[in-house]
Order: sequence, then structure tokens, then C-alpha cells
Amino acid sequence: MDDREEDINPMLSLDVENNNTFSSFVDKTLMMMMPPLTFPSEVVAPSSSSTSWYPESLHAPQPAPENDQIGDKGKNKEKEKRSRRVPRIAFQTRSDDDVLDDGYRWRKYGQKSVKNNAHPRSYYRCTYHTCNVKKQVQRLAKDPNVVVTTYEGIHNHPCEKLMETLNPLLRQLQFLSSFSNL
DNA sequence: CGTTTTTGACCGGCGC
DNA sequence: GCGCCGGTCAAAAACG
Repeated sequence: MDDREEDINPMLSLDVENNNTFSSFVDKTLMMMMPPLTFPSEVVAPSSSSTSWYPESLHAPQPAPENDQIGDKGKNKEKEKRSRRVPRIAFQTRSDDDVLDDGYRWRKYGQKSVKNNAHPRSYYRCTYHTCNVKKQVQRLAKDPNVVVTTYEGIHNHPCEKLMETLNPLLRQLQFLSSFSNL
């Protein structure tokens, strides 16, 4: 059961310019709308790989990574260890605030300094019991005004805040539609 | 008093 | 093997 292909959605990044504009609104709305999807837990569960899941652009500036040709010196194993990479999404936001409110509740579980970066990187995990979606937040070494938030995994539960705002509306809808039943 | 943050320890992968 | 690096754990502190 291990060799499900995971190369779906390797990396997607958006750039959001201003924090107080429509694009910011779209950003947040996107974040709130994504989760209502439900997945079998095994899709979200195993994140055992400790390989870096950060976009290359966030690592120390290094020369172009050649091609996919990896060390073919001698016998290249070609084992292609198929690191079960979980879909990751990175958001860049120009903001003074490190934590943008995406509607979920997160518990911080670590913070590390980043090489070549004055600002640390913070690690968060979704607090919902069976949901181990993770995200990390850091500032760009160059241009510390930009906050990069990288999400890993897909929430297997609805977003509380979404429901909070949605419930009154649904109630209202229900109420209004009750008239058409008469 | 339950939950979250802080922070050094710990651990696995990788390059030398 | 050794040390660096990135990621996680967990105990204690902080918080509300």
C-alpha cells in the first residue's frame, strides 16, 4: 500500500501583494475554503519523511539545481526513493504580522533559526485531533516584509471559523426557504 | 487548571 | 564516523 504516487501537486505558490486589499481577501478566503474536502486519513496521515518540504526559493541562495540527473557517477541506483511528498502550498504575503488568520487553530511546536536569515522559522500543527496538517512560517531573508507560509497536508475536518460564520447564514436560508413549503 | 508557547535536546539524512 | 542542517519532541513556563 506504500506506492501510491504522491507527485501530485508538487508545489504551488502564490504571490499576494498587499495585505489590506482585495487580493488579501481572496487569499484568506481561499485558505478558508480549501479544507472542507474530506479525505481518507491515510492520505493525510503519514508525513514521516523528514525531507525538507520548503520551496527551494526559501533555502539559501544556491546555483541552479542542474537537471533531474542525480549523481549518475558509476551505477546510479535509480531507486528513486520516492519520498512520499505530501502536497505543499506556499503563500507569500506582504505583511507585518507573521501569522495570518486562516481560520484554523494551530499549535506551535518548534522554532528554528534559518541559515542566512536573520528571522527564525516557526513550525505549527493543526490542533484538531485527527488532523496533522502542518505549516511553517518564516520571513524572506531578503525583504523581511514578506512572510512565507507553507502548508503541508489537507485538513480532514471542517474549519470552525468558517462554520461559525456560515451557520447563521444557513439558518437564515433554512428559515426563508420554509416559506416556499407552504 | 487546561491549553499554548518557549526552547534546548534529540534524531535522521546527507555530504565530506 | 562526524558534524551540520532541518525538523520534531517534550518539559517547563507562560497564558487566560
